[in-house]
Amino acid sequence: MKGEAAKLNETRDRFVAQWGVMGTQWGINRTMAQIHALLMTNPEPMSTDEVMEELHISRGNAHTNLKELVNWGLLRIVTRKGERKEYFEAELDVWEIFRRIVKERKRRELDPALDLLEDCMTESKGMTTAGGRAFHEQMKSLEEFVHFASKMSDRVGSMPHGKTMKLALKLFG
Amino acid sequence: MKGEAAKLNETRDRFVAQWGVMGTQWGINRTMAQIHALLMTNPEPMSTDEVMEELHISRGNAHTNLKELVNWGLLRIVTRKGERKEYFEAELDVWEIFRRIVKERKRRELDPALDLLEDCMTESKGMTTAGGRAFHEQMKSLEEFVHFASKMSDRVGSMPHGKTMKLALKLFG
DNA sequence: CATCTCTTTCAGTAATTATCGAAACTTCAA
DNA sequence: TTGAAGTTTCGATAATTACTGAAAGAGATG
Repeated sequence: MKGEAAKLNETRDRFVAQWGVMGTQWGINRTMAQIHALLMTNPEPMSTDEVMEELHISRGNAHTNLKELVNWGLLRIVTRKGERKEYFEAELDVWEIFRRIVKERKRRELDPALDLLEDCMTESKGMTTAGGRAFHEQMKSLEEFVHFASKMSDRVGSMPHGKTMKLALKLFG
Repeated sequence: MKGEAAKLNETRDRFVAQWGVMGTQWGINRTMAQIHALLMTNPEPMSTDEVMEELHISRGNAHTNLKELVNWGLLRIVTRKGERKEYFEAELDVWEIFRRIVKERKRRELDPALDLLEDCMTESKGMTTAGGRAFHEQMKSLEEFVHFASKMSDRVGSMPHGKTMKLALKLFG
């Protein structure tokens, strides 16, 4: 009969491994997703060396991805008194995780698209041929939509948890 | 002085090229995003050969990505009477584009995560150690959130065009 | 049933992205 | 200072993903 501790380890390992696989499908790299999963399910903050050992990865890889997760706001750096080493702990609140991801993705995905669309709209403004006008209209529709999505992201990012959920339910419930 | 047609071509080429670059940042490949941009801004449906020529890509590449876009529901295959060749035309309605993307991403990203989380929840149910309980709670929180997101996606997918957008715009200004 | 037109597949190659491992750098304390 | 402990960088390599080009397949038509 398997002990609870053993079963927990096993389940957790599976979670970490699979979360990594999924990460690759969401466009983030495997290691980053694995580290995130590892830290979300570790009761204590972990050091770079502990992460390296747990996932069997190199120091460079661990370092790069830990720092990237800190940039995303998904991990915090913590220190222990009297120690120089840095430890990392995960944000555990799911709404907060969601907000950080929304914010980062907006910055990376929506903002550049908006710039491009605005530019194409301006360039094609006042065109008189059928093709030119159709192009302008399409750019305008896309711009309006992305602009809308962008605004929504901002709102989500600056809204207290419960409220966001209520609003979402109101819109879609 | 540049003619309107020349300027349109130039702007459109820039749109296609940049949309491609952005595609890579959204986790879809450059060619797929470029083809999508090309067809969204082409007044007529295009054949595989026309796409190949316009983007300077191979037949295999064009074929694969056209079919992938059809799978996503972002392109339709159309035929001309008396011709055997297939032509492709883009869905132009932004709300419809959004719905197709949401639906596809839910299937690829949310559903597998849900399976994993449900499984981890079940496995850790009833654990008694502090670590086991914490793990179970974290899995539960994540599961609840992803489940909620999944439901939201379904709602979006079955909502009439424009209606939600208008309501949301009203609420968000 | 031979051939023409168009579509699909796929093995090989190119391009991109992730990872390693070691060296360089930084900081602190003896 | 010097060295120990820890962090960061980076060139080389591995792994993954995208693309090509050619060949095979699938219908239609005479």
